[in-house]
Amino acid sequence: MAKRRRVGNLLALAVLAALVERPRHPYEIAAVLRARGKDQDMPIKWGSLYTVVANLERHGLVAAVESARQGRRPERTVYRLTEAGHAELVDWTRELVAVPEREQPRFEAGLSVLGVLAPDEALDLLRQRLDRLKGQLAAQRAALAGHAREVPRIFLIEAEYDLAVREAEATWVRGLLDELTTGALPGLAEWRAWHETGAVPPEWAALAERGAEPHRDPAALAERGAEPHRDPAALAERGTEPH
Amino acid sequence: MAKRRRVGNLLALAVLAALVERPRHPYEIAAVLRARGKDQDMPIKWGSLYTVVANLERHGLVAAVESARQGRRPERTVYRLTEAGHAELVDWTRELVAVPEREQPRFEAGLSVLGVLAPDEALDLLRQRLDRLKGQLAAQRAALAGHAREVPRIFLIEAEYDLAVREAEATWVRGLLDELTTGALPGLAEWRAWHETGAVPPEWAALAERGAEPHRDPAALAERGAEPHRDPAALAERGTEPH
DNA sequence: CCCCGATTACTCGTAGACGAGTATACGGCC
DNA sequence: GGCCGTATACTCGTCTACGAGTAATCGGGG
Repeated sequence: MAKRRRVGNLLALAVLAALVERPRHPYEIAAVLRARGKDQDMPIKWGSLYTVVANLERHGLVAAVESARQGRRPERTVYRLTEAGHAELVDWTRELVAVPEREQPRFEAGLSVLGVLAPDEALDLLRQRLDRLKGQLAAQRAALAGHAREVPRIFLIEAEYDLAVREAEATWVRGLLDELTTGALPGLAEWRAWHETGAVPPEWAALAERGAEPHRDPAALAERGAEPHRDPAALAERGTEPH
Repeated sequence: MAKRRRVGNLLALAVLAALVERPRHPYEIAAVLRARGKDQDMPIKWGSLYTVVANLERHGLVAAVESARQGRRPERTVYRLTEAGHAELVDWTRELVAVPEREQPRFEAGLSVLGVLAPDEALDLLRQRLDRLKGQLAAQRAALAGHAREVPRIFLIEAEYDLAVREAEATWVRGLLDELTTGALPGLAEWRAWHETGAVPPEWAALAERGAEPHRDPAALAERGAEPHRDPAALAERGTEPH
């Protein structure tokens, strides 16, 4: 699922959406995007914008309407959405809405290498995250309430979604903090011992080598320990999916 | 905040983490990543891997240990983590954990252009999403339970996080579905009317033009309507942040 | 003992992302 | 009416991402 699009950039989606109402030239598209707050999530990258528009044109999803200069400004090319472009926009939207995609949030990447930090530091950093999260959530809630007075809720659903998800994150972090402070989390003792003594706990030694040395190579075995690693190994991560 | 890293790719983080335990050559790094299930989130891209390793070397974060050929395989270069590389790994992890970053989930992008679809279709697609989400969640829960029998929970936190967030998403989607089916969502009637008649509801006309035509250009005004847009305008989106 | 498919280990070329730079025009102020 | 700051509207070149290809080696079957 999720066939790759001729133009796969999400900026392209925004561009297509901006052209539904009427033809525009690239700079105006950027202006509209900015006015609609799109630039908050993805600050507008000029290079990308023009590349994306050019690619959309190459694939027949938009077409140049006119290339007029008024005053004696640099030439502006106005683009309109083609039939195919509209179809692509609709189809893409359908897919984005209907098919949940595994993504890789940056925080998740951070969690997966959390083991390189000492448990106490991890605790401290998670507290910081929670604090910042609270602040952001308050600001977002306020902004949302403000907008809700101006426009119908239907215009605000992505913001509401974002808020809901981030609230869940905050809740989860709070839970993890609890388990870390009370010491209830299984494996915590070993993690701490390991960072204090520098020795990999025997229970974990086997886990760390998973997938290494597919063709058991004597040279590699010999070379091991040549560089004395003064730091405990990263916590191993493993897949979430079966098979 | 979130200064850009010398090597900003998350794959680089995985590479650094894989080198903490001991030096490895790129292909072995890939093997370890695969064994740890990293390839589920981000299928391993060979080109990127070698580029990333080369960049890490260029910036002094990893260093070649030896470049031996055994048997007469193509030459393998073994890399180790440098002092600087370890520092970068730790610092980067700190940042990823402590600083919540605004991201742009693909679903959110989809929601922001949901208006291009008719409300009834949107409803149907959201139901599909919820179904798929339920299936994925069940599979993930099962996999997690399976793993929990083999390794301590501390190795599973990213998976638990992912699960929590996706559960929140499912809940939110369920809520939205409710509001759409009962018709409780403000703006729904206009949205429906607009897709049925093709006419932009008067309450929304002004909103759609936000940010357009900064220098009120007579040519642009004239050109409007030249292309009769047979499709209702996209729902406008606006920022989540104040200021 | 030789062949064949799988595995190992990369290389290279292209397409895309992006930032810094450029050049013009408008409007307000003295 | 001339000057300056800001907004307009891009262009260009570099750096990055990535997939398709390549080539060697290993192990097992006939």
